[in-house]
Amino acid sequence: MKRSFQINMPKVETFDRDFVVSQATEVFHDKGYNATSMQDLVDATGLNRSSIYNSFGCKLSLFIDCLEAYQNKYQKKTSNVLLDAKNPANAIELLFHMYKSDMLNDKNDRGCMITNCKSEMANHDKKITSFLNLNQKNTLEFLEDLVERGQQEKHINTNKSAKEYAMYLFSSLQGFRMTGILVQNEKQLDGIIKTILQTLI
Amino acid sequence: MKRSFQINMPKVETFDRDFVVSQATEVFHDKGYNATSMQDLVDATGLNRSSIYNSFGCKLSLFIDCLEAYQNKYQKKTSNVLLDAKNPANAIELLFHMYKSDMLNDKNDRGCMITNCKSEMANHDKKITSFLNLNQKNTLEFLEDLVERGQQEKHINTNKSAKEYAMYLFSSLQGFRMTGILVQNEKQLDGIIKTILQTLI
DNA sequence: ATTTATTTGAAATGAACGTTTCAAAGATAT
DNA sequence: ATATCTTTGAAACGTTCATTTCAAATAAAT
Repeated sequence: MKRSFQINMPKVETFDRDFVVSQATEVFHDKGYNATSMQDLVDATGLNRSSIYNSFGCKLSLFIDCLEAYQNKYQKKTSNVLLDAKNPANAIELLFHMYKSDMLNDKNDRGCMITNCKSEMANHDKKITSFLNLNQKNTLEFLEDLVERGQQEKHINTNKSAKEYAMYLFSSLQGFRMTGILVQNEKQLDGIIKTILQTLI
Repeated sequence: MKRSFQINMPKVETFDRDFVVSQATEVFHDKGYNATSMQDLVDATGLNRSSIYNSFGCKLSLFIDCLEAYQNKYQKKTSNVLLDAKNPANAIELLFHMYKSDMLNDKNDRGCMITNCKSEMANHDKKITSFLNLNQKNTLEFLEDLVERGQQEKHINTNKSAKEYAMYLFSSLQGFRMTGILVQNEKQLDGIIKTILQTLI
């Protein structure tokens, strides 16, 4: 179906957009937003400066693309983890252990990219703050749903509401990810997870 | 008592060093290390560029001075809180509420400066990483001592060792401070604190 | 008052920053 | 092959960066 006012097709993007974003994400995750220079991104992606600006706008909008890619990556990882879970309570446990694995696999863990972004940029940039608020809202809803189903199945107690437990887990998850930056001892991390979860049982 | 080889005394620093550091700390806490420029520090302290370099070395060493000042400030705050505590378990609770107050008093909370520094710089700069490791060690020892005394007084259960609970509280504290950046609802924050602590009782 | 040693202010340093420019290269449809 | 429109590469843009320089101001001891 050709449109009459569209005469010719231009040269098309030759690079793999998702791959470029994933390369940029590595740098941003490792160094943070402000410590990452445009030169770092040129080096990491192999793209030319002008191609980056052409395809991604400015440094900040590329960063937001990377945040979204990082978010999606962990949403997929999470989905896969949920498939292996015996029940919602077990799903929450597996979730913590998934993060633990990532922490231990990176020799120099840099924590959660989204948590780092919150620490670095929340309440400073409007778009970033919106992203973070939406991410928080979605995470809380996801956890609340999980807790609620766990309570229905009697694997999680009803001492507190699903909403309250979701907020507690959200906070605990951030603390766990922060702690993992300097604590690389698996037994200690396991201990934290167990203690976090024992209040739900 | 004059020393024979010390002939004359030089002009002395005219500014209040602690005040300058506290002004610089405000900026570093608000913007983070990388987003803070030397010009920001000149503006905030009222000192001349060369005076800053003369008295504090480079940007990084001034930052470390600020981290230490921030640490000391909270150590003093903590000591005062401990005086009001009925028992060690209550002391831990008051500690969380102290952080909650700080979070709610800052309209745009920027979290814990030390946690932010970990997020931004851990495993990148050697001196910073040393500072963070020492801060972690001291915090863990402090919490462990508190938990141990709470257990002796039967206000905290002995399901887990004081060391394990200390690590759990350390992790929870960081998560709580991160959460407070975007959650400014006091009831929700109170809920998190209660849930964190109920596992110890 | 003079000497001594330091702080101070203003300007300058060179490097790095994010972003723009623009001619050349290239891919598609005619 | 030609026309069309985008991507690409290299260079340059003006700004801002952390840091240095150095003469002038200053305070204490002689």
